[in-house]
Formats: sequence, structure tokens, C-alpha cells
Amino acid sequence: MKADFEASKPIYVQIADQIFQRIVREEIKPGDKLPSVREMAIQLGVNPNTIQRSYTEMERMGVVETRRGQGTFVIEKESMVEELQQTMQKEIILQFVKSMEELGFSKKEMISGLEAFLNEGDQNGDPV
Amino acid sequence: MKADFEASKPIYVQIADQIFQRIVREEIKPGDKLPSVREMAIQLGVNPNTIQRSYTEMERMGVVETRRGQGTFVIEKESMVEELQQTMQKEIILQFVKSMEELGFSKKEMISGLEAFLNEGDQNGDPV
Amino acid sequence: MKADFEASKPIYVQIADQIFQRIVREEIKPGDKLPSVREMAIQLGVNPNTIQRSYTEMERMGVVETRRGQGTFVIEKESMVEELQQTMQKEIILQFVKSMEELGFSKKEMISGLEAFLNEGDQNGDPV
Amino acid sequence: MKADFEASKPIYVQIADQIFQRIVREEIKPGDKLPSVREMAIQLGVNPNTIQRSYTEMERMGVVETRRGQGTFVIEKESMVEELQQTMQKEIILQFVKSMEELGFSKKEMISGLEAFLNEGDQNGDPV
DNA sequence: GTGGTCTAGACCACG
DNA sequence: GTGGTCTAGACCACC
Repeated sequence: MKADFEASKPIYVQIADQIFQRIVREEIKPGDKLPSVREMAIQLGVNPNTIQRSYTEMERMGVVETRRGQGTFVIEKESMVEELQQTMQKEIILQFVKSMEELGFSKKEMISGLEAFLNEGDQNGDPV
Repeated sequence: MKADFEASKPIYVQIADQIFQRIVREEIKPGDKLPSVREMAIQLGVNPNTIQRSYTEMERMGVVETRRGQGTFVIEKESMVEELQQTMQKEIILQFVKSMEELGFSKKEMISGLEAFLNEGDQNGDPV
Repeated sequence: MKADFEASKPIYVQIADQIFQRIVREEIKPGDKLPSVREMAIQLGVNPNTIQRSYTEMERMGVVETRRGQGTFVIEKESMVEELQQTMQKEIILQFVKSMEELGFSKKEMISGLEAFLNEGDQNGDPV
Repeated sequence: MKADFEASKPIYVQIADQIFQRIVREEIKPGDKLPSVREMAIQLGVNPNTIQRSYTEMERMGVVETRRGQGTFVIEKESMVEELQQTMQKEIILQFVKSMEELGFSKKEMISGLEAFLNEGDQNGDPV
């Protein structure tokens, strides 16, 4: 047997993901300046180095750029937000499919199960 | 602001989930005897107390029962496996929907996104 | 005017470059295990975190892979060494051309200057 | 083992090199007066002592001379510019050859590599 | 003030 | 033992 207790994602990844989410939801827009490393560290109650790593990772992924002595900015490339959304969506779906496969569900069952769940929600209100 | 970086689920929950998976996939069947706490602890390289908690949790959820002096058994109630599958499925779907909502996707987009992904997979083989 | 006193490359980059050199010169071969982070740190008189960063960077560039609990290994992909050599060669040439341009040399002068220098060396021995 | 991670060149050397470049490119000509130590220090945002060292170094190398109460001047000796260019060129070439040797390249490969690179550049425009 | 690098020392999961 | 992450605190170059 295999004992693989996947630790939660590293904090610096979680932070990057949070920011990605806010970009995809357009709460943060291309060209916007992110809080400074130190400020963000205080806001999140985390060590500045951890934020630094998040920012570096986001830059490596081409979502953000840093301007020396000025700060970290969301890049203005128009297509970026869409690409980011695609990437994150794929990640989520992948995780979902993997989990469902582990439970022995077929592809059809995944879709019908999801549809059933969403239709329940409709009856309780909040249509999206 | 205060950030909560979800620690990984407690190990005892992860272990229970693994066992649930195996029950749902029918690798472990109703009536089967689970390994002893001590043996399982060794297999997984974990403290026996942790396994004990997993077993207790599974018993609380009505999936297994312990018989004094004999061990821990998967209960034979016919509907159990199905219910368990439902419960776990719902958990996974919930997580999926929550993540997709965080990205700003509508319900329709969730389904179409999932379908698109699964159809891609078809072309590459491995039909489930 | 512009005051831009380029700091030396970060230590973790210098270390990665050193290792790349040794791979290109085939002193380290595909499949070889690198010293552990801690050991390398002691050897070089550097903080383990710095080595960690070097290893991470090398992995990101696809030159090295880490196996959990086992160590860091040069990847075995046959073409890797050649690609790495190309990459590093280009970097050096780029630096050279840039410096020569800053001195006002034309492309032809760069080549003839280099040839002249190398021929001098020939007369002093060490033919390569 | 002991590792020496070459710090960047001293700032005063970098400044001298910059001035040498400008002389070689004839942006500064023999006989020209250099800015005063104090003025140059302000322009470059550097301590005047650092500039002083740069000027002293350049004087030691016979490129400039200081005239008491008048300032620092580029010497008028006709051959100086050419010699300076030679010196700096040699330094750059030396650095290039050393780096290429570290990668295991032969002299022929150095030249052919450089030629290949420069010909690529031709196709993209900017002929020099 | 900004981001970038480095050290020191710690804890974790994995094999 | 391995690599991976995190904190704490420091120094640097750039604006």
C-alpha cells in the first residue's frame, strides 16, 4: 500500500492562486500594482520571503512583472487574463476528474452527477 | 485581514477517505475485516493512535463496526456502499463547484467545461 | 547619465552555472546524483537555502530532477547536454558581442580580433 | 573545497571602464576635460571618493592627466585611444575565450560559433 | 520606499 | 538520510 498524505499546497502557491483568482474575477486588472511584498506580508500574516516567492512564481508564469524600485504589476497583455482562466480551470477540472475516477465513476456519471447537483441548487435559489 | 491557509486534512481523515475509496471501488466489500489497528499503523507508517481515530470516525459514520475481540468490519448493510459513494461524490462535486465559482464560472460553463475536457480525453484514448 | 553598476550574478545562479559547466564538460554525466543540498552547502561554504535555490532553478530549466527522499539527479535525456551547451554558448557570445559593440567594433572586427588573439595563443603553444 | 563567488568589479573600476568606453567610441576626445570629481559624483549618485579613485586609476593607466587647479583631462597623445581600445578589446576577448574554454569549446568552434551568431543577426536586420 | 538576495535555523513529508 | 517550505532578520541596488 501507499501512504501519501499530500500536504496542503505550499503557502506561497496558495497566495499566488488567490491573486490569480482575483485577476480572473477582474477584481485586480492588468496594469494594477500589487501591494508591496512587505505590506502583503503584514496583511496575510506571513513572512515577507513567502510573499516574495509568490510574486516570483507569478512573474515566472508571465502574469506579473516587477519594476525595480517601483513594485509588482499585473502585466497588461490583453490575452493574459483569459489564458490564466483557462489554465486554472483545467487544473480544477483535472482534480475533479481524478477524484471521481478514484471513486469508480465513469465520465457520463461525472457529468450527470454534476448536473444533478447544480439543479438541486437551482431549486434553493441563487441562479448563476 | 486574516488569512487561513488550510492545513492539509488531518491524517486520520485522509486515511478514512482512502478506505472509503476502496470500499466504493469494491476492493473492500461489506463484511470484510479491516487490518488491525496495529497492522494498519505499520503498513502506513503512522502512529496506531491515528489509525484508531480513523476507525472510530468510520464507525461514527456508520461504515464499519467493531466487534470486541474480533476486529473491525465493514458493515453488511446493502445500501451502505451506495450511500457512501453518494456522500463522497457530493463532497467532491461541492469542492469543484466552489472552485469554479471562485473563478467566476456560471453553472452552464462548469458543465460545458467539464464536457469539453472529457471529450478531449476521448481522442487520446482511455475511455472510462 | 545613468548609474547602473551591475551587481555580480546571484550566488545561486553562479553555482548553477558552475554545475552546468561541469555537465557540458561531461565531468558530471546524465543520471549522476548531485551532492545533497546540505553537503553541497558545506562544500561551497554557503547556506543550504542558497543551494536549494540553485537546484530548484536547475530543475526548472529541465537539467536536473529531484526524487523525493533520494536526492537530485542529472536527467538522462540524451539531448539535454547538447541543448545546455547551446544555451550557455549563446549566452557567452551574446555578452561578448554586446561588450564589443560598446567599444564600437563592427562584426567583422569582432571576428578578426578574435582570430588574431587565438593565433597569438597558437604561437605560445597550447593548441586546442 | 572553497568557493569564491566573484563579487562584482569595484564600482570605481566600473566607472573607469565606462569612461574608457566613451573615449574609445570618441564621445570623449583627447584633450577634453572630464567633469569635476564632485560633479561626476553627483551625476552618478556615488561618493566623491569613489570618483577620485576612478580618476587616479585612469591616470595611473596613462589615459588622463590632472592639471592642478584646472581639472582632469584626457591626454592628447595620438596613439592613446588606439592603445586603450586594444587593451579593452583584449580583456573582452580574454574573458570570452576563457568562458568558451570552460565549456570545452575548441578555438575553431569559438570562431565558427561567433560567426554563426553574427550571421543570424544579419537576417534580423541591424547590420553593424 | 521598492524588489532581490542571503543567512540561520527550524519543521515537514518521504524513503 | 533526502528535498521542500517557512520564519526571522539582514544587506543590497534601484527609484
